[in-house]
Amino acid sequence: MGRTPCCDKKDLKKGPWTPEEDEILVEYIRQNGHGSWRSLPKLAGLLRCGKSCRLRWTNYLRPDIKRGPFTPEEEKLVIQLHGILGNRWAAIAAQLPGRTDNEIKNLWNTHLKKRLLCMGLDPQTHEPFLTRGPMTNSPASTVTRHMAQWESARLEAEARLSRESNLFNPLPLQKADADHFLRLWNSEVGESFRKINMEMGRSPVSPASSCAKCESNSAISAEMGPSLGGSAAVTNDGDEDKECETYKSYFQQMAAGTESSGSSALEDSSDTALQLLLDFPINNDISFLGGDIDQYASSSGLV
DNA sequence: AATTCGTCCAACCGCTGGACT
DNA sequence: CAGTCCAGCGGTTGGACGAAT
Repeated sequence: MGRTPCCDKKDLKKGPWTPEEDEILVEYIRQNGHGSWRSLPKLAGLLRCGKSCRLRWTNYLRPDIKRGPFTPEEEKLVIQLHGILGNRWAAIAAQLPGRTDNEIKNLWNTHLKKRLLCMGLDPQTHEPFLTRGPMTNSPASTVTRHMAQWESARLEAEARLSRESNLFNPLPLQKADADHFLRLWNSEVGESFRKINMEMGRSPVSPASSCAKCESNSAISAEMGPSLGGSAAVTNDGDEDKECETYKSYFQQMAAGTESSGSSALEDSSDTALQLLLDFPINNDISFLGGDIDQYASSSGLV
């Protein structure tokens, strides 16, 4: 398209920001707001491009930024949201007040991705490597995954609309465990999961029942919640290898323990992906459905 | 003590899509 | 409608730092 560069790169400073530059930027925005990022550096007297200023502000200087390590709850939420939204860091960050997309992206790339790998889960699809069967990468599972993405987007929009119109009546708080994903399961996409299973000659799976392998994985994912929740070995600065070993051994235990459950071997990884999400203890973490969680939660009866 | 290696994270780069002309 | 501008986004990089050798 032949665009001009965002700024004249000559004579512009790059690299780490100095405290003086930070101060100038903060002071300028405090007094004038950021206005046009493109013109800001000139107006503020900074030898930076507007993009650099914006990034510095949004990722570091903004007063509402939450500093410090991620809490286990935040990590858990990031994993859950990533399972639904994929690498849409900004969308994920929108659900974690005070956290930036950059921060979450870094957290994912340095900790959480590794954690899923250790558990035998593909960090991109959240599907287990270990249950790879004939369905893996099949058009059916790809289509289903895309459908799930579409469906989650649709639900998101639906939730937002319902919030705005406030049409629903609040439901009792006891429905806290009424997992949001059950709605997904009960919608067209859940239907497609079941249909595909039937077409593949497998017995249909329900959120509450699955094969030995799926059970082991879902048990892990279910356990992962509490583990991430601060017990045992999982800490932000903990030994990653130890962490990895913990998951591995847990996985082995669970795999051994569920062998006797004896249900037919179902090797559909797409079901397992859903299972992972279904089994994940969500608690009140449905905030990804929009900004005002309380309103949505009460209106949809999820809290 | 010096060097190497791995991890973390701030910052940059390039692309995309909406707004504007 | 096409061209341009701009903010925002996700991927990637590179320097700082600590641990291991």
